[in-house]
Amino acid sequence: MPTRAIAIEDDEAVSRLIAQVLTAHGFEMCGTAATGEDGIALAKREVPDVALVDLGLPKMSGEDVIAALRQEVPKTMCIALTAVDIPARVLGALRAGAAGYILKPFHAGELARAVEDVLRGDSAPISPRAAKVLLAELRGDAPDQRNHGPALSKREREVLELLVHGHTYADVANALGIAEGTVQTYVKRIYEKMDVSTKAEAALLAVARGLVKP
Amino acid sequence: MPTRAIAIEDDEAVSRLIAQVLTAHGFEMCGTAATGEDGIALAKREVPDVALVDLGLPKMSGEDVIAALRQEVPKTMCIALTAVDIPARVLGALRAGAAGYILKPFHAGELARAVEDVLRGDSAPISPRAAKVLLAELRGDAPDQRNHGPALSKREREVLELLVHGHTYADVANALGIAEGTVQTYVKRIYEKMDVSTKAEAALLAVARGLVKP
DNA sequence: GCCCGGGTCCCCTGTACGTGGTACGTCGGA
DNA sequence: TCCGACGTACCACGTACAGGGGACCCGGGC
Repeated sequence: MPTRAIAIEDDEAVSRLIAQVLTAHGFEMCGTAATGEDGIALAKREVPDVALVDLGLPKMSGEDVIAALRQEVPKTMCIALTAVDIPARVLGALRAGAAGYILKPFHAGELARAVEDVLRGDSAPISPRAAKVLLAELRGDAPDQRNHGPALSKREREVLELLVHGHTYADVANALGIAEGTVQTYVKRIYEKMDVSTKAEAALLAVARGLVKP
Repeated sequence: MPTRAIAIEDDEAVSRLIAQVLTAHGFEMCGTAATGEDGIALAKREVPDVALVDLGLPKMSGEDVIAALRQEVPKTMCIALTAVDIPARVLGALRAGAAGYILKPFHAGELARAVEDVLRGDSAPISPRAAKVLLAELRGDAPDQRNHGPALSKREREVLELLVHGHTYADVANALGIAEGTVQTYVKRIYEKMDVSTKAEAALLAVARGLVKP
């Protein structure tokens, strides 16, 4: 059985292009729709393997369409298509359940490759620009990591990591195989460098700067 | 001034390949290193625009190398290279500050494209398999942030807010117009509800749950 | 009415913590 | 070559903290 696909895209030219590319790559197009409502109805009727969803649809937003598809036909993998890479859009689509996110204009091979990727299931096609948004989100979109006082040494970071997770000086000393007095030395230096004076403050600053994972 | 790059990679064949590809694409290779320590030293000496870092280095882990590079030479963009796509590895590298993540084996064009992408700064090259991990993280971590144990009362949240910002019990008592002993009662209950036993742990959990802003 | 649970208040004790010192070997940069 | 930064190590003091009590008031349900 060939892989079955649908496209939900209001621009007929793009829609035809998608159909062309996919059929050329051995997929079976079992329909296209120009609106979200039609697309959802189409998907429920055909239950395709993959749905290409334009995010710039009239009326219903692409995110809502994807969310609906995930609910109604969970076996259908959704790939978001869009000409813009507004962060909120990207995140919204991915959170809604898109398995991939590709930006227009795309190469013919790129599209076919993306479909194959999501079907194989072990990879997610994400355009580099969308990936940047993802990364920013993952890191808590803190762009000002740099130039915050002197850098901590590797050893100091190790101590800090253990400290902020609630371990006592004795615990840290044990874990690192050093004396408790030595731990105190590190703590003093860490506090100086970070310009704090308690474990709680250090913990806050450490997560804010991404030095430790919460 | 041409774009300057270094490679930190223990496999000499791969290292040479990288150098070949990048020089062919007009980049200037200003050194390669086979170990993390050497790589960091090299980076501090040369301060390149981009560093290709293998995650499978002997001794020092690639994540640590990337983290060190981000700290020591923040202007150098790091791209992680790896043959495996273990989720923890991917996330670790990206959290450590990698601007891109590409899987070996890679096409020549892929590598050059990746370097250009990170330098342009508006996009992040992420291999499809790595992207899948990212997506899972984004969707998997989001749901279980809230509803952890009993909710804190308004008063308890006030105390917590002040506490995690490094204020002492006395400070909190003063700020809220209550006795220090009372503050201790709140702290005890907060610890019970949050299932922690130190200020540092409470601070971590509080930011993780969005109860306080770092 | 009664008690019960949540929020508020306070004290006490032992421990962990923050901070001030001092010291020595090593490694890399000036 | 020497100096500085780092990692290691120790002591001592005063205070903040963690965890154990006991107690009050209020609102709701048996």
